[in-house]
Amino acid sequence: MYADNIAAYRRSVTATRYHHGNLREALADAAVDAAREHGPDGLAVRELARRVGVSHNAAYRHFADRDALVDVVAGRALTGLVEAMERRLARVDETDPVLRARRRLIELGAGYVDYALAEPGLFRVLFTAYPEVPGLDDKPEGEDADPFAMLNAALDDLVDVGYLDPASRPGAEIGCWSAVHGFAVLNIEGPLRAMPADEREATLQAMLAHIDLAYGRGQGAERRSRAVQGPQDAS
Amino acid sequence: MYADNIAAYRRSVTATRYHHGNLREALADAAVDAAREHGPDGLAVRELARRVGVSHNAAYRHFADRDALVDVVAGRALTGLVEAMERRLARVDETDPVLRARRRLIELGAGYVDYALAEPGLFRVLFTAYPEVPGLDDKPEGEDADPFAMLNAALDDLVDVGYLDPASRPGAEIGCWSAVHGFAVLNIEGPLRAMPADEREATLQAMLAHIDLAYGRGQGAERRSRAVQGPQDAS
DNA sequence: TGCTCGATGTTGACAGCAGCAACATTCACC
DNA sequence: GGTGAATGTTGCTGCTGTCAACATCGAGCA
Repeated sequence: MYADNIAAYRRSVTATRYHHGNLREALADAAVDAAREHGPDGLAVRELARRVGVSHNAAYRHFADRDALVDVVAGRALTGLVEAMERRLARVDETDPVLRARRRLIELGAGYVDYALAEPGLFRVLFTAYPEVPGLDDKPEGEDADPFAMLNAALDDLVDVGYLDPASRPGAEIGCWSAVHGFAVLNIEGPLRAMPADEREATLQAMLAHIDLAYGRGQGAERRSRAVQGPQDAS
Repeated sequence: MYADNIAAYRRSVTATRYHHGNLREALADAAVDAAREHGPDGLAVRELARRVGVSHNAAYRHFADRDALVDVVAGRALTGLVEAMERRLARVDETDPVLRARRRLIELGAGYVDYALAEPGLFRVLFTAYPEVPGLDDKPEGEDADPFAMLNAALDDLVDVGYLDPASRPGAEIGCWSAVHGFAVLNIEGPLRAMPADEREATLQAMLAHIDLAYGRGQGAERRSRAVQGPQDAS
């Protein structure tokens, strides 16, 4: 009938079918773009629908709510973070096992910060939706690569090659993670956001070198036994 | 006239004067309460006005916009953070200058984390509105106590008493800040939010001990000269 | 004493957001 | 070829921040 012809004509002209065909992917892509530009605040369902050229509620056919969309972006950010860390790892060509393990820990941290500085928006989204790290005690992760597992593996290597005192191993992953994460957060959205790039890089390298040395065996071990002890209860 | 009488009656009954009398303070207090409970997201101008019993726009007579209100809360949070750090500092009763300076650095970090864990909502608000740290080069702060200045003072003390190698001093403040800030962030809103309190405390103390040792002089100095070096450019 | 003006508070509007419900279109399969 | 499920749209509610116009009040001046 006539109305159908009009509809068909409009379709042929605008190339806009009623069914988008790939809306879920298109929304996810748009969400990643928005998050890169504006961080978590850029993830507005209606705005994304507008960008993709679809009505404001269509997204809810593919995502339960806004959080589900954020989770998808966080997943992509996680992948990017892992890739950045792996890129750095791959550059380590030391042959000496000890030097190699030490270098790998440093590069892991550098890769983490690399990603945070290169993709601050995605990095921020990632940490609004980061899953709880499981037990810290029960090792069996099984999952595919995640940054925390990579860090643990690097630290275990340091123990295996005899550089890291096994007694210092517990909690080391949290110490390392805290340092690089804090550095990243302070630099991308925090009080250090205006630090010049070269100064930032030098400071990061100094910090990573201190981490390397802090967990070094040898003279450190006996010094560690003389660590200052004092009242340690919380106030 | 009649209307006046009605108004007067309502006033006497509800004890609600047209002019609140202390709206700015009342709003700020309500904002702090809301931030304590729900973090930055709890700071909704309309909701606060509702709580204080005033119309939704009255707040704009006292705060230019929502950000101005957030700044006030951040200011109070900053005060709380400084107090928590000072409380911890005050507990150090070592007499030996070196041990005293080392202990003070550790307590500073512990106080920082204390506050973040005790007031996660306020801590988060603080870091959505934290001012840029000035130059990092030009010392003359002049301002009243702020956490970064306290940290710098503690590190300078460590140099003065001969524990911290002056060559290691530059950037040390960022390394220390990053570690405790990262620890705080990961633990209050991040992947470590479910860690048991006792384990958390032990891990923190281990990290602080490593910071203490990482910046120790002596054997560390020569080891530092042998630090692993490698390509350090960002990808 | 009474008036006036600035400070303070209110009402009403607009726009953007998340999300629910009812309706429309299309596709895939029987 | 028809029918039901999947997908997309329209319209609504209620929340938010913010602007503009109006109302009320208190302090200071005539």
